[in-house]
Amino acid sequence: MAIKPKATIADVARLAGVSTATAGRVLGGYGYTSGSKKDQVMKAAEKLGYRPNALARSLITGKTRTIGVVAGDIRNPFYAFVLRGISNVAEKEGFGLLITNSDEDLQQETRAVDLLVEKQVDGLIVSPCDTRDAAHLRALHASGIPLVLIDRAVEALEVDRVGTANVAAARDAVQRLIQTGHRRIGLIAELVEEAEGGVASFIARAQAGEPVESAALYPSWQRLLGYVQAHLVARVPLDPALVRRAGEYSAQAAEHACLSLLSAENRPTALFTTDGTMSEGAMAAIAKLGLTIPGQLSMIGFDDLDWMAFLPPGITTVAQPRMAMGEAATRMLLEQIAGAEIPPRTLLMPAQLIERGSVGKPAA
Amino acid sequence: MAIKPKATIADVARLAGVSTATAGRVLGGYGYTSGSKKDQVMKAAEKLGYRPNALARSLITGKTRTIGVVAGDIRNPFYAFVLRGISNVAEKEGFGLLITNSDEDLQQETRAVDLLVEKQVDGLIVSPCDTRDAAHLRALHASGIPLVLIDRAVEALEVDRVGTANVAAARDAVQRLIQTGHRRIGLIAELVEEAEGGVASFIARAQAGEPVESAALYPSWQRLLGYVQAHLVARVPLDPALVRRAGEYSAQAAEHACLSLLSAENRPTALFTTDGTMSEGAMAAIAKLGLTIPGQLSMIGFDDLDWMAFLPPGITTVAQPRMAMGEAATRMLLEQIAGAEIPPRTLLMPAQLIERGSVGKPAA
DNA sequence: CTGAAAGCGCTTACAG
DNA sequence: CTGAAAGCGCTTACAG
Repeated sequence: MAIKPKATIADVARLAGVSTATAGRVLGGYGYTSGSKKDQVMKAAEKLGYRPNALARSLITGKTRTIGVVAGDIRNPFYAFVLRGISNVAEKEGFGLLITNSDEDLQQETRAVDLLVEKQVDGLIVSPCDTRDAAHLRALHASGIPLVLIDRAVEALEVDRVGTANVAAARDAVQRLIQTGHRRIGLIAELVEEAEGGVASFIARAQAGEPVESAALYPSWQRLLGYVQAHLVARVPLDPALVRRAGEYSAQAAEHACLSLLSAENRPTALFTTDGTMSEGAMAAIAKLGLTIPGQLSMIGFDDLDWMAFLPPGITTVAQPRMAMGEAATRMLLEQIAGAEIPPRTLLMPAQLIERGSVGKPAA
Repeated sequence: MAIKPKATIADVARLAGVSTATAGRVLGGYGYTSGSKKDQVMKAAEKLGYRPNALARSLITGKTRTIGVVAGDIRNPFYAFVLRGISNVAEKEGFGLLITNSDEDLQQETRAVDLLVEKQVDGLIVSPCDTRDAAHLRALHASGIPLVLIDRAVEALEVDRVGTANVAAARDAVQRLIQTGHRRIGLIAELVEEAEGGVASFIARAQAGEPVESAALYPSWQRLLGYVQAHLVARVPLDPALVRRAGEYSAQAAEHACLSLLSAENRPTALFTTDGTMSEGAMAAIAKLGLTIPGQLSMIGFDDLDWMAFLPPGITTVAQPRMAMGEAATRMLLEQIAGAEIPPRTLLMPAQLIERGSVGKPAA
């Protein structure tokens, strides 16, 4: 295990018989150097196995070519795919990726941001766990560090953001169910933070056409809004009892909510779920109840999870462009890092309804 | 967006009326300082909003408190869970995590390692894509950088490693199938790199009891070995035609191999798959063929994927302790980083057979 | 085009 | 316990 002492620029310069400045210029690829000196330096560097120390460079330039990400939980396929998108463009541009999980917990998110800032990342991509309580993100932005939000927005924090066009995505899905003849459509949604007055009040306001500020809404609330709008547009009466709140980000909670919804009398003929985790929980409930799809229940899920393609009869679902979202967010961040003075952009990407076999006419 | 200039230790020291050395001592938490000076420094730091610059510290100490990981593909649940395990202990110990994907490509893996080394990570965890061709890893280890391998080993590279006890895991699963009465058990395995002489020769050698060097084998070959051993122990004749090679790490390839296996005459009564991706592809093939489980076909999968729990009748599967593997690997790495002089360890973690409803008696 | 010098923001011996 | 000084490995003006 001979640990070879690392060669520095000074070592290379000495061997090449030039100044450290010159050695630095050729090794670092900046400034001008004559061909002959360049050769000497390169040869010396090779001989010594010189490897640049990015730390020293970063200390001077103030740039680390590293971006920090705080995701909810890397195990969740949504984040895993977003992360891969981020990684794709970061890697292509030679940026490193410092990844953290918040577990959707504000304290952990704050600690994660602190860690990333301390490590001097050039910018951050964060999926904020709270759409209001985000002092750490406001401070971050105020300090001038490039920041882009993903999936969720933060109230009164004007920064670059990429998300899914949730309202439209949900509206389209529910519309498809209505078109197929469904009139009683169940909804299983996360809806963690209670909106003012709760779900019933939210639905009432949305139905009354009251302007619901949808930008800073959590995605599941936005999707609920799309669900309401689809009913409104089609003039289909909406039974609030069909809207079930899981209240937390877990398949178990979704399964529980779904079991209760589908066991109630006068159960819905179709079901819409507002994210991958809800879809998974709903699927578990449906399997437990032994309901056939689409015979006894039609269904449209959210996010294109692996099993949706092969679980008979194939689950129709709303696919978010997860990787593309990560890629877009990273490009925005890189533009900020490059110093572009761009007013805050909001990029809402369209989801795609992938039609498979889980939607049929309601049982007569 | 007033970008406040960041306060340095010198700024704090000036305001507190002490030397930078003293300010550094209290802010950095090293050395001794009297209570009164400590207070002055803390107050000044607070007032200036001082945030340490980890870069400068690292340049001196030679430690970045960052570990680098090269995974195959973060989108794959196997890696996602391993990564989460790594993140768990890294976060607890205050280490940052630089994550890269190799896409199981040697060139990308090499570039990833280079990037991580340049960024001066304190150590690396890598899931090597090639068990022999790994000059970059050998060089890495020779240079004394802490390294731990995960999931796969590298021939003649003695370093800490954590993996699954693959041979035993596969043997147990196949044994369960044999116990239940199955005599024709299909195998869908990745088996990317052809072993010497191919699958048939490998099986023959394993059957002959020839010592097959199993440590540096790819996991899927190890699992094939367990499959052979289970037959051997139970004295059940093994039909090599039932062993199908996907040849690449994709669900499509697995589906294709499985379709061909299950459409052949005299098809197996049970199926074993050697990883999550193979399980997914096999499931797609089974669904396409409309085979009932376990009525027409029994099955044991690998890795506990979400859908295995709710896809009727519940898929019996071999669950690798993915998160625990990531956690163990990180603890090993941290020990190396802490300077422990430990001879290379190989930690093989047991997989768990999770019994659900997909194994039944073979159709009479 | 090239070199001597200063400096990025810290930590580390070394005196006192 | 505290400070002056040197230095980590680079890059950056500034002369020449």
